[in-house]
Amino acid sequence: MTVRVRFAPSPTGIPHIGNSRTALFNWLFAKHHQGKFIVRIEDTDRKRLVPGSQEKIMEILDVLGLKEDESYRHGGPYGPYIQSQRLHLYQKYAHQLVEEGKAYYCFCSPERLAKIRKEQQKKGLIPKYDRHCLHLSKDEVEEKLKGGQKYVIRLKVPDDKDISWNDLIQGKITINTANIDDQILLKSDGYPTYHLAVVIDDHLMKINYVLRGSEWISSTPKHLLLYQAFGWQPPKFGHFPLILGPDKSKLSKRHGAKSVLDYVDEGYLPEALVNFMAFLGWNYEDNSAILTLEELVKLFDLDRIGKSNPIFDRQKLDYFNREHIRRLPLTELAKRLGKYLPADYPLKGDKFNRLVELCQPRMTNLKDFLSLTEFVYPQKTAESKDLAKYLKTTEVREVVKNIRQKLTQIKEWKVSSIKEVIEEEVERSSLSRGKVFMALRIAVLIRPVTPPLFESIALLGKELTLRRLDIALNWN
RNA sequence: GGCCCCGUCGUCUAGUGGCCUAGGACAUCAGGUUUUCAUCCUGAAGAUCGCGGGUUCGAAUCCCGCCGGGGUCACCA
Repeated sequence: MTVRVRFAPSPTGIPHIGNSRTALFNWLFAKHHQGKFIVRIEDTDRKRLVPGSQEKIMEILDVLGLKEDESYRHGGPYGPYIQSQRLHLYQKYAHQLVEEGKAYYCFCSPERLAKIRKEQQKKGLIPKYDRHCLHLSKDEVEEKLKGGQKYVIRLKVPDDKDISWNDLIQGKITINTANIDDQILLKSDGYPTYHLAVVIDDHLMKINYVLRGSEWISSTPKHLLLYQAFGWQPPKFGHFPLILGPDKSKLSKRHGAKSVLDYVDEGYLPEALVNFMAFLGWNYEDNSAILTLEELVKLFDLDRIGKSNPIFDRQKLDYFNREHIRRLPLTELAKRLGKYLPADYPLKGDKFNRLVELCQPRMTNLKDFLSLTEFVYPQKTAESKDLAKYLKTTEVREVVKNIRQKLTQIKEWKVSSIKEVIEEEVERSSLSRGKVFMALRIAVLIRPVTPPLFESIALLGKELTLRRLDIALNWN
């Protein structure tokens, strides 16, 4: 039987990195088993809908390289893949359960529900619906329905029954129905709740593995109850540990949890994010291993997912970013850098490519390129404190002055001739290479941390180099 | 609070009764190479395996209790 998994986000905002990891794990699991990865939009909460988030969700999948096999935009045999377009199904099944006596109409107002909940909490009881409407007679129900009263449909949950399942990740879990309220399946606006919709859709879409975050564990018995009520074969369930923030609480929007898109904007490579997310909860031998999506597909396995909640660690992300940057082919890196560069970036073509090559081993973040190569902007100048630090002695200035003089005479401005001139002058002086090089670095490349000196000076060009040297020499 | 789950270096983790004087990785620190930085190499520090009881010749690994953390208890997903 082919594996069919789904990623079922609700378009109530841009998913954070934890949600995206769920997508990743589902995708990896599907691909590892040559299965299908389905994306279903769960937009049943009309109040929390955020326009545009649906597109962002898909954009994240695209950025990460998680291609779906079925979705609203891709099509597929079990559509539509947006829940708001499947309303008739949920309504049909909900009413079917009512007819079979497995669910019932409830006419209680939200106010009444809030009131009884408050009272129960005051008494220290578990907040649960008091089943007021379960005891309504058939005639009473008919009458209210005819009168056009708003209603919801609730599942009749057994009073005291152990529901258990073998979780693919957590092991055997048992929860007693005494802890479960009579769930609302169909809301008064005609939309289904998550619980009803997810079960119907997973069944209709032939999903056989449900892999999601462990915040869903306590909802699983409700779903199992529903499968039972419908007489359907439930899928296998697996619940991933949750990613925690640095303060050890669940990653959330409120907590400032960022999305994949945010991290990309900040200079992280999608490859690095994938690698990093994969090792959040999952592991394989050496979990500093630099792996591509293809390699992860081969290696991914539910057995190697832990149960405890990992904490998001930015330093580890940086490590993966650095390693993936170094592994990127030069032309590709140059291309990726494009989106971070301002339109007026001075270097283009071969010179730009050469600069990228020089910076590649020095970047942890794509944005590092900007600070590393600040010297290419003609109008930028060195900071006084740096000039003061590296060009303060007259000996140093003397050597720099001599170098300036000799550089003027160079006919063909290239690395070898620049190198020759500088090394000759260092030789002649009594100063160390380091001292002179740093002075030149500050004077010409304007910052203490730059790509290699000769190469950078060559790329900068004669004119600007001499101009900068003059500025430095005249500084006091 | 009820229910469910978890608890090994700062962090990610290996580990399923003896190979553990608890291994690796990221981060940190020190030394070496290097024109800066980064890389690279070498090394150091860092975990009485949450705590307390058992079981056993022997426990990070099994059992019990406690403590700590997280999740969840909506006409949200």
